[in-house]
Amino acid sequence: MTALDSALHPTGRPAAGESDPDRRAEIYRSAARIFHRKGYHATSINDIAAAVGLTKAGLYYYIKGKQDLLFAIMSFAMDLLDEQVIEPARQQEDAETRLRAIVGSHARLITQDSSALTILVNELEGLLPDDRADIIGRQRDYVDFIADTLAALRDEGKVLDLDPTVGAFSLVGMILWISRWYRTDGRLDGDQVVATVTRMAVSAVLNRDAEPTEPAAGGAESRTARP
Amino acid sequence: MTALDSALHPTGRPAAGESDPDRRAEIYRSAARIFHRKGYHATSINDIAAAVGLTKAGLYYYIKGKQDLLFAIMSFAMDLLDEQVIEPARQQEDAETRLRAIVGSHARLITQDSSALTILVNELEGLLPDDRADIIGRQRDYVDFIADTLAALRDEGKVLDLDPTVGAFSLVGMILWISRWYRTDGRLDGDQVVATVTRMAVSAVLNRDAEPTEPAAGGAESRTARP
DNA sequence: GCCAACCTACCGGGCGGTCGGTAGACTCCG
DNA sequence: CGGAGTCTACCGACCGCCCGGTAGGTTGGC
Repeated sequence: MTALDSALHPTGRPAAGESDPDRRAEIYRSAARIFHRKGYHATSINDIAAAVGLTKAGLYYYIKGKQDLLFAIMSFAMDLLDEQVIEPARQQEDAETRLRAIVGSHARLITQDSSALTILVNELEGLLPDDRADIIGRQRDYVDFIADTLAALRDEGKVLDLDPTVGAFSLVGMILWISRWYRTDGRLDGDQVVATVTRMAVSAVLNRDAEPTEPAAGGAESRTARP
Repeated sequence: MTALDSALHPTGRPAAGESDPDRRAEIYRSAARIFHRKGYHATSINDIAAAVGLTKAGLYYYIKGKQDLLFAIMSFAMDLLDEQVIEPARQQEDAETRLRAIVGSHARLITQDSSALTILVNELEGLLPDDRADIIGRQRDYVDFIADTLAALRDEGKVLDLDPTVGAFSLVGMILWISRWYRTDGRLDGDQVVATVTRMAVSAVLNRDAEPTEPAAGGAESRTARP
């Protein structure tokens, strides 16, 4: 249980005798934004303090240290991914629907606010070894979840014959990359981007002749470059 | 190698009686590897110096500064992309063949040695504004090149109706992400990964009823067998 | 009076970068 | 052939700066 949990989730307990949770939330949000823009190592504690109108010492009333701050942000992002992407998708029994749910909700999360989600993947090396192991483990679970979905699709004969792990990583790369080029104030609408990326992701793994029609006999055409 | 030479002399000055180019190349290669592993800001000049068996002062005989070193590495990576990916692909008149060439050669480059190519996209904020503008401009050209190829495919009716820019960025994301998960000593073979990613990329944008025909032993494709 | 919510002032340390050297190979001149 | 000069390739010591972090207050609302 991190401070960020209680700070950013108003459903949490009131934290008796603790510091103002609203102020904490503001600090974590600010820090996430600055880490996202400048990178963890290039951001100083002073930068964050100034951004929330405090001195460095004043900021330390709320945080334990720079690395704890980073870990809290990344844990929060991972929680967000769990509850907004993974859990809802788990409800879907049909593998293709599940895949669409994963890609769509993850992409939407990134177009809405990318800072925490992006830090999650870009600043791993800034963590202490134990914390890093924790985050990497959770990320690994996520990729496995996607890979399992692709494996299920393959068993249904709906997916091109590809390694599920490679497929999962590739889709994740496509999604995460959105935060690098998508601008809220740009030419493209967020929903439109989400829809396009989802369509590309699904199209990337689904077999061509697997649409509403019954899948024909296996890959007479699907070349497998097996050495 | 011409690209390496230009990387070694970023200022472009004649450099008549200059320092040993082999030693310089070794330093740049080492620096790229360390920047890749630890990140630019987390890497100290001392780290690099120690890695090549020099003191910090000794290292400064070869480099002008930390930021120049970064820019030199990124310029070299961009040159590599130009001559190994963009130029060969430009020779392909058929849009689909061109797309396959781009994705395949770029992915192959990353599986072979990802350090410089990865720094190119992850450490932009470490550059001076002018240098950053230079690199970003060249990257923008690359994305536009892919987007133009997708637009050409759409005009041929071979591509799903999607925004070429979104398509180009998504494909790039898929390719670049390889460097985050692919390990040379891992379970997967490099050529196999390249083939899978290429297939997914093409499948992501091509219309279902367009036949993917790849000549088995096509010499037109710039496929140089690596030992 | 007490405690949450800050502040000023400071610390040790590591950073990027510089300075003044110098060992050794090589060259030039007498 | 010798010694003086030159140049490459480095090193030890140092500089000023800013970093993350802390000690010890002060203030204002309850």
